[in-house]
This record gives sequence, C-alpha cells and structure tokens, in this order.
Amino acid sequence: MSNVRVRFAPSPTGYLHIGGVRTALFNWLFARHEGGTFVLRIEDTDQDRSTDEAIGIILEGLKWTGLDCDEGPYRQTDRLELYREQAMKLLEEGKAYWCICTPEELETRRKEAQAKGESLKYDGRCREKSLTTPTEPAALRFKSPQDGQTIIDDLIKGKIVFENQVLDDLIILRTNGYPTYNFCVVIDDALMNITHVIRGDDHVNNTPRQVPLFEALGFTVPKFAHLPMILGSDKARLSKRHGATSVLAYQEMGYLPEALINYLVRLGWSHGDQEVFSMDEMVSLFRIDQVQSSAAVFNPEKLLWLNAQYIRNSDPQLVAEQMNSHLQKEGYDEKAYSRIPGGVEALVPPLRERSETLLDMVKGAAPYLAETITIEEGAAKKFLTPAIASSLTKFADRLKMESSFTKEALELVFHGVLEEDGLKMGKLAQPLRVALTGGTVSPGIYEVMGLLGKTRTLDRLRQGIKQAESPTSSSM
RNA sequence: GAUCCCAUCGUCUAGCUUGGCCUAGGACGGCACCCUCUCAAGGUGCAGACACGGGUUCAAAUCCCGUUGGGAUCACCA
Repeated sequence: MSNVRVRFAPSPTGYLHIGGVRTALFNWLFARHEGGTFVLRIEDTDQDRSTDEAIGIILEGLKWTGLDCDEGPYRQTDRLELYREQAMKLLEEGKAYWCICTPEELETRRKEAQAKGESLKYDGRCREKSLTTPTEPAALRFKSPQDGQTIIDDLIKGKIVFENQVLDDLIILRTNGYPTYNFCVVIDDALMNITHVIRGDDHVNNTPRQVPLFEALGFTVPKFAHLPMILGSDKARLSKRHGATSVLAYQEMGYLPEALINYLVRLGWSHGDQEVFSMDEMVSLFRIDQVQSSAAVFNPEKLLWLNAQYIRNSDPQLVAEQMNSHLQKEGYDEKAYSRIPGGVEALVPPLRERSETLLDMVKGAAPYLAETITIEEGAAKKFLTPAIASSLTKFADRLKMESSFTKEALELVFHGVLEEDGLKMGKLAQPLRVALTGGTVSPGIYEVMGLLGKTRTLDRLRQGIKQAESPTSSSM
C-alpha cells in the first residue's frame, strides 16, 4: 500500500447529493489507482445543522454506490480536544489572538464597508491588543500573513496565486469554544496524514486561508486538486430545482449504482471516446491530472441511457436481484413470483430490452406477475374484434392439444393458423397480445406466452375470445 | 463590489502540455431511413461547435494579450 491518503469529508446537514458522490468517487478512484487509503470524515462541527440522521443517510448512500472507505467514519465532534490543543498552541506562540468584537459589531462594520465600497475583511482591530485572559466573550483569530503570496499548485487547475494581503484573520475558535471549519480541516488533514486534498471547486478560495495554517503549525502542506462543479441545465449550481439530487432518490427511481457512477466519472473526466467503464477499468485508467477544469452540466438523459445500457448488459441474475426490492415495494410476493415459469429471473431477458430503469421493468412485469389483467378499452376495441375471433379460437384449440410449450412449438402452431387463415403476422399477433397482456405493448408474443405458462395463456385467450365475440362487454 | 476559476456541437467530451495528421472526432439528445408481431433494442445516414477581437508564426481550436460571457467564494456555515 502506498502512502497516498485521501478523504471524503461531507457535512451531515442533509442528504448525500450527486456532487458529493462525484467528489467521493474521484477520491476513491485516486486512492484505488494509487493503492492508497480512502478516509471518510464527517464534518459535524456545526451544532445547529448537523444530525445523526443525515450521517446515516450519507453512509447508506455511499454503501449503495459501492465507494467503500478504508478508514472512518471519523467525526469531528469526537476530536474537539485536538482542535483546541492546536489552537492554544497557536495562541501561545503568538500566532493567534483573542478577539472581543461581537458578531453584531462585525456585521455593522461589514455593512459600512460594503456601502463605502471597501473590502469586507476584518480590520484586525484586536490584533495588537494581545489579550491574555479576556473577561468578555472572545473568539480566537489566526494571524494571517499580510504580505507576500500564497501559491497553490493545483493538480487540476495549475498554479493559482493569491496576494496575502487579501487574507482575513479568520476565526479558528468561536466564542462558544467550538472550532471552525477552516481550522478543523487543516488539523484533521494534517493529523490524518492526508497527502492529497481532492474536493469541489467551491473550496479554491478557502485554500489560501488554510495553507498558512498548515505552515504556522509546522505541518506538511498536502497537494490540492479542485474538482469542477456540477451544474444544472441553466448553468447554475446543481440543486433540487433541477430534479433529483439525492443519490438515494436515484436508487428509488430504479437506477443501477454502476450506471450512476459511470455517468459521474464522465463528468469532468474521459478516456478517449470510451463511454462505458467497469469499476476496474476506471480504477486503472483514472488520472487526477486529466480531470477537466471547467464545470459540467448534469444531463439526466445521458444518465438514463447509461442506465439502460447497464440494465441490458449486466448479468441477468444481478439485474433480477436489484429488481427484486422494487418488486417488493410494489407489493408483489412469492406467490406472484411463482406464477412465472422460471421465476423472476425469467423476466429479465424479455423486459430489459425495453426498459431504461428497474421501475420500467417492474411496470412491464405486471401482466405476468398478476393473477388477472384488465384489458385496455381502446386496445380491445381495436384488436379484439369478431373478425379475428375464429382465428384466435383455432389457435387456442391447437395450443391446448400441443404437448410441448417451447418457443419452437408455439411458433409452429402460430404460423399454421396464419397460413390457413391467410393472415399476416401482425393481424393475429396484436389481438393475441391484447388478450394476453391487456395492452398493445409487450415483449415478443412467444416470450409473452412463455412467461405466462400454458394454463394462464389458455385462460386469458379464452377470456379474450369471449370479448372478441361480443365486443359490447368491455371488461372481463 | 473584491478575489479566484472557467470558455470546442443543445449537453458530456476528444484534440490543447510538445502549434501542422482538424475539411474539428466520439457519445447523449434530435431528425430521416432500414429492420420488425407491438414497443423497444439494433443498424445506416443527416443537422449541429473551436465565444469575440487582436497579436506571435510559413501555419493557431492549440501559444500570448484584451474583451465579453458564465461560475465560485468573500460568516463566530461547511
């Protein structure tokens, strides 16, 4: 195992969203490619917004995607002492100071500055007060360097230069004693020996605030790689407005985790013209420095297409397993499964060719799982006509006599009727389809009969013929 | 407003590092046709982009500068 260590550090303030999964994925791929370690860290120092429920949802989402971590999850609230210790060290060394400006004062000063068109940064008025034991509520601020430059050699974006004079003396310990994000991140990344910080683009501007902190504490500065954002169709940052953004929502909508991951990896990364990647291929081909530096628009249609690809090309048994939980949610039970010769797995080959999601498959499976069907009125009117009744009857009678129920046998019987009655394939297949499935759309007619089995095929055929003979009775 | 980032078909992208192979390739989506028992799938084809303006060069999508446009960040949130 190499010494490469990366981390995914979500804050548990809501569900795990698509952007988070992409960040996790790129970290995971980098770790796996390098033979390194993937650490999961929960950033829950915001007492007001973090919840245990959210942690559970994040873990569940990550599990579904298959992005397994090697260490963690660590929780920052379990590490509070560590942050305070390091903060005190900075104070003792004169690299931090107590600030007694109240949030209200700061807020009004910011507003004034904004009105005058001046910089909004903290004016540093407590910097030289050197308060040792403040008697009023005080926050601890880090003395940011005010001259020179902070240069980041980003693995994705290249060299980024910041003038240190724009840097704020940021608060590292709040009045309530809790450390702040920018401080915890640095301490954790340092203490966890994180070698590469791979995170969203939105953190670029945090980096020059964090680098001096690493340096002040005598830690090695990790390498940085800032991932481009994922945008919605209107080029604004992806949000609920653009549709589902929670990973688990995609699970519910019948997506395969492999498809989602495959879609996400192509957002910002590519390997020639290749569109479909197995996890193994991704791991071996992925290079962090090949990641695109521009933002990408999330395209649900392409995701759907990829999902369809995965549904069609994955191992049928695997697809059946994934479909199972959706079937259960729809209320189908063992009894329903037992009606199909070959069981649920037999549904996969005929249904998956016309399904983009597992939900589509569940929908398509209905006529075969259910005891009875309802024939669509329009379909009955158009296809179950008196004119076709005799041919259907002939087909039913011969089928009954036929001892085998293989596709070949069915085909033979079916074509026999066609020839004798001078019918084209579609003339008989469509009424038959309606009688057997209740609708005009289904897999091939022989597959349909196979999924129903002989008994149910004949039963439904009989009902259909009855309806064809007297079209006035609209339901069975 | 300040700081930073970004810019190839509608969308994801190849090409950009190391200028000529680019008359700019692929994929999704769209359209047309073929196949066909329905619907799909599949096959074939078509339309569709180097944001703009200057340089540098024999040669620029590729290098440089500017403009424009988009985005991110500026909290005792993360």
